[in-house]
Amino acid sequence: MGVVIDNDRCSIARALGLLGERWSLQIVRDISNGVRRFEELREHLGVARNVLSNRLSALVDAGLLERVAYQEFGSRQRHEYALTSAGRELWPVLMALMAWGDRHLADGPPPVEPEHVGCGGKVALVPVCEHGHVVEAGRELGLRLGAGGV
Amino acid sequence: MGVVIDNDRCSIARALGLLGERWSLQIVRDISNGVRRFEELREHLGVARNVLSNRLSALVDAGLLERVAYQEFGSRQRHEYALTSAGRELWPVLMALMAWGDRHLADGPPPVEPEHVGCGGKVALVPVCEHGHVVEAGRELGLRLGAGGV
DNA sequence: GCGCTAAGTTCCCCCAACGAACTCAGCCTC
DNA sequence: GAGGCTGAGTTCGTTGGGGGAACTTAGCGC
Repeated sequence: MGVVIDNDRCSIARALGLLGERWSLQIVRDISNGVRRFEELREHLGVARNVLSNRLSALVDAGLLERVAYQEFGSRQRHEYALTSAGRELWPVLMALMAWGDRHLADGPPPVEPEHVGCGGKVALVPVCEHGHVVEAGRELGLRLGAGGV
Repeated sequence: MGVVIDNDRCSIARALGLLGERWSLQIVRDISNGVRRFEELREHLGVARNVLSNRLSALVDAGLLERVAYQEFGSRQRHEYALTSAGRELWPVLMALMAWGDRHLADGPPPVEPEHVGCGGKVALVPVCEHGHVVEAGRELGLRLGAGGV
């Protein structure tokens, strides 16, 4: 069954090499929600300073975040963190995780929901093929070897 | 800006409490690709036995996997691992991670691609609202407090 | 110069991951 | 029915990363 490839060539494995621990994706989530500064992140996440410092550096090095200077009146110049386009493109991962957590780990109704700004409808991720067909996950979604296949 | 809630009520944080390390999602991926047995998983992932054992137990306890008995001819009865429906429903997370990794971490064309079985078209995740509108991620996708909001 | 603050860095402790070796259960052969 | 084989773990000692707390640094206002 299934299409099995070398693990170290798998994009999921690579992505998890960078994002596969407890904090990175939460940092990305917080930054995309406007929590941008070291102290805010530390407090909101409850993560140790040194760990946060390490994660932020790793994410900057990996090109997901960039340091941006800012200066509040009466304070020295500091910097906060902003998502790069690579970081912003993690939104489907966050959305999928949120939907799954809402469904399987929640102890009540979901605290936040993705919405279609303008029409206000709830948003879900739907698999659609390049010919515009909506793909049914259970039966119609498969894997094939791609151009970089074995 | 953004909608920020208590971190321990966030479904992303909860999901990462369970899945937020290097192996869990790779195990789910492998099992959904037909790599179901302890020794196969260990070899394909290159993970230490005790760690794999811990992960598998945690995932079984969390209801993502179940142990299924099997017996090969001439061998004693053993068991392998199968996804429960909760485990199967992680496919959007895996798909999103794979797409992101293909785009941002790959050193060549993607080794495997999701396809629409039958029509053969490449499949992508598209955010769609409950009224059927395709939502543009950059501008039209927002968050609102849900029923379980603060 | 002094104190304040955000953003780190350093220190030490501890747990979780790691590889290697060992165990265990049932089947087969001899 | 003893001994070997195999898959699926468990145990053990070591190492690396996460955790908290204390310290450092740079610039601002006083």
